[in-house]
Amino acid sequence: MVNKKDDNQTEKAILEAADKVFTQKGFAAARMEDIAQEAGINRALLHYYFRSKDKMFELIFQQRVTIFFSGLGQIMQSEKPLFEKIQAIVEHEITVLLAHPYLPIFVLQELNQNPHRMLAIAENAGAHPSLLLKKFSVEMRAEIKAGTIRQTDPAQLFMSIMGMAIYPFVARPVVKIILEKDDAGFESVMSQRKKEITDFIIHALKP
Amino acid sequence: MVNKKDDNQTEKAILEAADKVFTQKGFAAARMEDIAQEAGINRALLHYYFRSKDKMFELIFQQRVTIFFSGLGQIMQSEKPLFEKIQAIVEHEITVLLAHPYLPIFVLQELNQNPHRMLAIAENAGAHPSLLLKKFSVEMRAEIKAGTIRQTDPAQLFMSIMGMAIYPFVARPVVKIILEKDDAGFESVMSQRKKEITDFIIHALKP
DNA sequence: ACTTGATTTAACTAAATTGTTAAACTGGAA
DNA sequence: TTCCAGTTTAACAATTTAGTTAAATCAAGT
Repeated sequence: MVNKKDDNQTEKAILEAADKVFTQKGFAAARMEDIAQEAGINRALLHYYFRSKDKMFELIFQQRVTIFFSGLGQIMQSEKPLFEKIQAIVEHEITVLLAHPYLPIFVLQELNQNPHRMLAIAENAGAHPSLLLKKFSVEMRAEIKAGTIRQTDPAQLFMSIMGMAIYPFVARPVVKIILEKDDAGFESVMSQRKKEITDFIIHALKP
Repeated sequence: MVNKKDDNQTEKAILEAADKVFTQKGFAAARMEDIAQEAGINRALLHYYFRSKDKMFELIFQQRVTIFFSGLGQIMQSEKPLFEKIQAIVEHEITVLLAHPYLPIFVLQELNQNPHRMLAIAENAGAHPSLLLKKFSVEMRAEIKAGTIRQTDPAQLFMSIMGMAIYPFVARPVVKIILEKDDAGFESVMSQRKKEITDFIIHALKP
């Protein structure tokens, strides 16, 4: 019962195409026709595989959110010492976003338009998102008490880490022009940035 | 020749409504009907004042981009000493975004979908965006030579400043859930954040 | 009372878009 | 060869949306 384009090759092609189109244009501006063309098929077959635009979008969005958030939780809950943990977060985020440049603007834009989705995702993830900072906070308090880092609010630090790592991808077109870089140049800058951010944070935390 | 709703009150109401709807939903998802309702009028009157959706959007977008970028350039070119300049940037950005929370996600989303717009804006602004970092870089090199700050790439520092200040607004729904804050709580955290970021950066730059 | 410009109402056109359907085609499997 | 699931084609319905228009209404100024 194998097909001419064997097995689920087509389904995969559709999902990839949907991913690309939704991610680049957002839900509202994405057209089923765009996805069909990108996948090299026609609209009819799109509906043959996935009933509706909404259904497809939910699939893609779930996947994208997972990529965007999944790795982070594990690192946050790991047993690494604080500085290593921070380094791991930064490197993980930038590595992921170098592979998926339009991921954050897409996810964040859709979340801003439908903030309730965040709750659904949170439940799905098992742990409540407010727990994300729990361990991190405890570890920071210990270091502060030990005098190894300055008095710093963990929530504020966390926002700084995320902002430094993720924001340039969100503001990519602006950054490219201000720094006068093409895509390759931008990626190169972001690669260097892994070490840059980590050093920056460690210095900022020093007493 | 005064109208029942005197003078250009209606035009203003429409512009405000358009601003709100476009900013919250983005161009593609925004409906003329939404704008009309928000302005308390009907679609016909919308077209009576502004010919088309595109025309309205261009107006709003230009305004929004100006708010987003205009203040920054002046601060960057000012004669303030480096640390004061950094402080001014941070406070300016957070103050503006507290007044216009959905500004960055809107502008950045639309810029990502139409990066060429950035060039048009750049030309409009008079100075080329690549000049933004020129003076800042010179000042940093001087401080580095004088030994007052660590060796640091100005471009990297600039991205960090912007990221720390702007990103929480872009990721607002995520931040609110992780920090367990409502809108008021979020704003309070962002207010504190002005000082938090400035201190953080100054410590990070110390040799 | 008359005029005038803003505004509403309601209908309409035109286009785009999602989703459906039936019929034909295709290439490998039984 | 026959069968079958995947695929294409082409047409279609239903809905949404932008934009237009003509007539009626309204609120003020003259």
